[in-house]
Amino acid sequence: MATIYEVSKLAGVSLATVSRVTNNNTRVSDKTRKKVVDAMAELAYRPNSIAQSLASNRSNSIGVMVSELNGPFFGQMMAGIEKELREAGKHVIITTGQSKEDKEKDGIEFLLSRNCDALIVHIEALSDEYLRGLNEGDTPVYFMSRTVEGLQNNCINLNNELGGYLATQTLIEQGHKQVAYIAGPQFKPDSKDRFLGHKRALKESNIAFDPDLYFEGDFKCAGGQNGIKSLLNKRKIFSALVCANDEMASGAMTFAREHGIKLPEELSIVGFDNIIFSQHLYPKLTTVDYPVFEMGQMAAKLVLKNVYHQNKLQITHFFEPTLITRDSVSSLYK
Amino acid sequence: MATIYEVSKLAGVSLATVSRVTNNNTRVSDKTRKKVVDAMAELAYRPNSIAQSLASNRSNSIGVMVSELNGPFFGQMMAGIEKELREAGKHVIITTGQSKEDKEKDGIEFLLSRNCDALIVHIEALSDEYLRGLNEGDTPVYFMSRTVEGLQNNCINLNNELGGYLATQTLIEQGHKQVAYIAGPQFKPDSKDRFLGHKRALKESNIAFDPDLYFEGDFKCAGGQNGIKSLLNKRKIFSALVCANDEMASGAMTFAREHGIKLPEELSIVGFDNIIFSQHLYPKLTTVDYPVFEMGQMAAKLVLKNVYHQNKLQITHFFEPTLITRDSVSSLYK
DNA sequence: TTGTAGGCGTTATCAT
DNA sequence: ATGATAACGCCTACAA
Repeated sequence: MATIYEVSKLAGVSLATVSRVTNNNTRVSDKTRKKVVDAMAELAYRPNSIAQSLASNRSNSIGVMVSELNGPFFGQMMAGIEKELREAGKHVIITTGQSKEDKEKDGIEFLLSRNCDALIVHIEALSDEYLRGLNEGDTPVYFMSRTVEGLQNNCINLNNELGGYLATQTLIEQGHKQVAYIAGPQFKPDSKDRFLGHKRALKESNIAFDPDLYFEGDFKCAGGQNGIKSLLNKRKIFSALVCANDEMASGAMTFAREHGIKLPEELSIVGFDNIIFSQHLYPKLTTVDYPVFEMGQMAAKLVLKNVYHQNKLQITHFFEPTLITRDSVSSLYK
Repeated sequence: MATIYEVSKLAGVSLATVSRVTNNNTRVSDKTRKKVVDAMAELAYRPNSIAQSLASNRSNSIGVMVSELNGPFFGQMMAGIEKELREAGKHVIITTGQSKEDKEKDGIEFLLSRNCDALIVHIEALSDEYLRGLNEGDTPVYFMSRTVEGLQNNCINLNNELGGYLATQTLIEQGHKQVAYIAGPQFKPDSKDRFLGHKRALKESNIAFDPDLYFEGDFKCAGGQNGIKSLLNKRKIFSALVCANDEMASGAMTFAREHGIKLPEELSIVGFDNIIFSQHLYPKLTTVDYPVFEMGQMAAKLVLKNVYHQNKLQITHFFEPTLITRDSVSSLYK
């Protein structure tokens, strides 16, 4: 691989001049520029980005940590981040945190050890306090789907409360009064907020919250199955069910159908996230759209703006979910 | 951030000695090692990996290109690759090729520009010839789900023909004789091989291949819908349908149900890939398992072995698919 | 076992 | 506008 030195020799100019044309910072006369460009072409020169990084103290790569690489939700998130960063010529280094405290710490260290210019992370286990400490370091850290107290400007999040509200409210609108709820793990702020939204919708329609119609799941398919099973066992009547994410909704649907419950006639179900396969379910799932692709893009823009000084970028820190109406809700009015 | 120089000063030894303990290559006396380690701890020293890369001509990062980041198939692939590489302390730089020739070229260039020690790529549009040329460069390239003529040792692939055979054969076993087939794009070798397997199973049971029961789809949901629609319009009878991947199977199922076809009683369906949501479909999809996670891991191992000289690693270049029997196939014998 | 010194390929600060 | 030259932080013969 040709080096900048060889280019300078062939072009008959100094190293500095070659460097100037690759970075076209300073003015170079058209004549010398052409000489340099030609020499580069002839030698098929490609700057060594490692050397550039060392000299400039910029790696032009940003670290991304998500809970898992498979799974439709994180796929969308990654895709949004990568698209935006790639277009800006920044490299994405990726790793997983698996929602576990030690793994998340390790992952961050791992990313930091590669001299990333910034981190974009989706963290579930680590505390706000830890994250604030982390941000003291010399690598700025940005947070997806989380609002860290005191670091709001580094966060991109969704209005989960509103989402929870919308899910329940559409059911009430269709005449449902006994609405069961399968929540996500309540130590997670987003799970909590969705549940809050659910209760607000109930309250708004003067429906008392019934603890017997509540189950705390795990955001997995199994959580949905266990949830509906437990709910059914209580022998209370409910005509509708909100699941705090689509995977649990899928699990609940499967279980319900296997136990002879007709969907949506005998039970209406609403999910959350609008992951791709929610539209492949039967019946097609009515759910709350989580614009995670756009949010990923936004996190990337935030980095481009703050770290790489692309100042004209417009940042939205807080996104609003929307209801996607499909076939899994039946009206009690028809 | 403390440098190796400061550590050496604090420990009262030379730069070289410090370097030796971080890389614990050469022998260092326990006493000096302790001094150095202590100094490192005191200064919270972390080697600058960029500088290491420059000096050693090893970036310890490997570039990965997949068609897309979302989508369950690539998620699994990435996960397998990342897990293995992460455990080996190697960084994964990721990008997408979108199955388009120019994007794939760009993606490769992008990765190469970051001085990756190796590339693992899933390429669909670029020709074997191009890839052979690519491999002449000084960065070794490894291929997922593809067998490049002349570079077999750099490839990890699946026996797609066998998979196609298994899918059709299980249907025949259950008494189906009119088996329709929705293929993937035939310019893709894996689509072609799966179709070959289908025909072999037919032939083995002395069933003539009927072009009217064939449709070429796009591996997307829409392909499944269009496929079954077209098939149905021909007014030929078929009791079973093989789709060359699960997404098309999902599309076909949705369409069938919307047109009053009872699944699986009136139509048996088999998919391919065994992506996560195939078990959430209704009925749960019988499909051919594509061990893509393991294959991702294997590609990573291949890199570890060839590039980082972890010689004891055992490599399998060619994986066998297996049939996953679920609920979408009905027997004609009962 | 430990130290010295040159080199990795750039960028950036001065001069000119 | 262009050129010298010192960093950047580390690795690695080669010496001692």
